[in-house]
Amino acid sequence: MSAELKIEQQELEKAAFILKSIAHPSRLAIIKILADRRLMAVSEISEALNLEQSLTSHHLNIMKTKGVLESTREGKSIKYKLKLTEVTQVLTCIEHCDLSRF
Amino acid sequence: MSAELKIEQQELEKAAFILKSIAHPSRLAIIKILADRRLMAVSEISEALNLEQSLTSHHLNIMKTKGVLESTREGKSIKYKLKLTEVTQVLTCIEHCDLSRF
DNA sequence: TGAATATATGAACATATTATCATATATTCA
DNA sequence: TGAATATATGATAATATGTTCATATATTCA
Repeated sequence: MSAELKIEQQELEKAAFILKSIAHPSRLAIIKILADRRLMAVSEISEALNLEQSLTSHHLNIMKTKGVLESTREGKSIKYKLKLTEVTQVLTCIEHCDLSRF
Repeated sequence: MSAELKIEQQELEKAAFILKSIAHPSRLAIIKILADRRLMAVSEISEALNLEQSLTSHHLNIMKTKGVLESTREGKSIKYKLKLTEVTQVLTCIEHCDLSRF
């Protein structure tokens, strides 16, 4: 296998890695709401999406760990925002698909 | 929960469904090669990607079942092509991310 | 300091995904 | 027809993912 192919393989693995990290309804919802509101506390996200606190935290952590989100503490709360903002384009792109066939 | 929110929830589920169906290095590779070559037999894909016959077939079937690919028989072989061509945009989009941070 | 609030963590479980292997099915052509 | 070729399928095992629950940690403020 050529070096070029190996690099391409790596890129595909990275792309799949990112896609996997967002390919969940709740995580897409988080991305969507953060695209709108920019910076939100865990509790705000949790309430807005009607997701349990712990589960919200787990989902946020998955995306933070994978580089999609970042967080900063602000007093008692921890605020999350998009880091890999390009993911919103993925969402837009998918939403433009004709989803009616599914 | 409002009807609007429920529909939104459904859309997110569909989006996640599509993303999950392509979020795998081999499946992204298949999409990429089909975007180039348009129509390929299972054996051609299998050889080009150096993927075992059965595994290739499984991956193709996953994407076919989910509406991403379609297939037609041509003599002894079965040719696959993209059906949900929008997925190539997702790939392009992700490739434009700065993947170096991963 | 300690109670209240906000978030994270870890274990445990259920479920889903991936890969492999053996085998079945469909097609061609001698 | 039957051998060769191409693809699909199903079982299985290994691994990964999603969810829940209980609890830990960090911060504020009275």
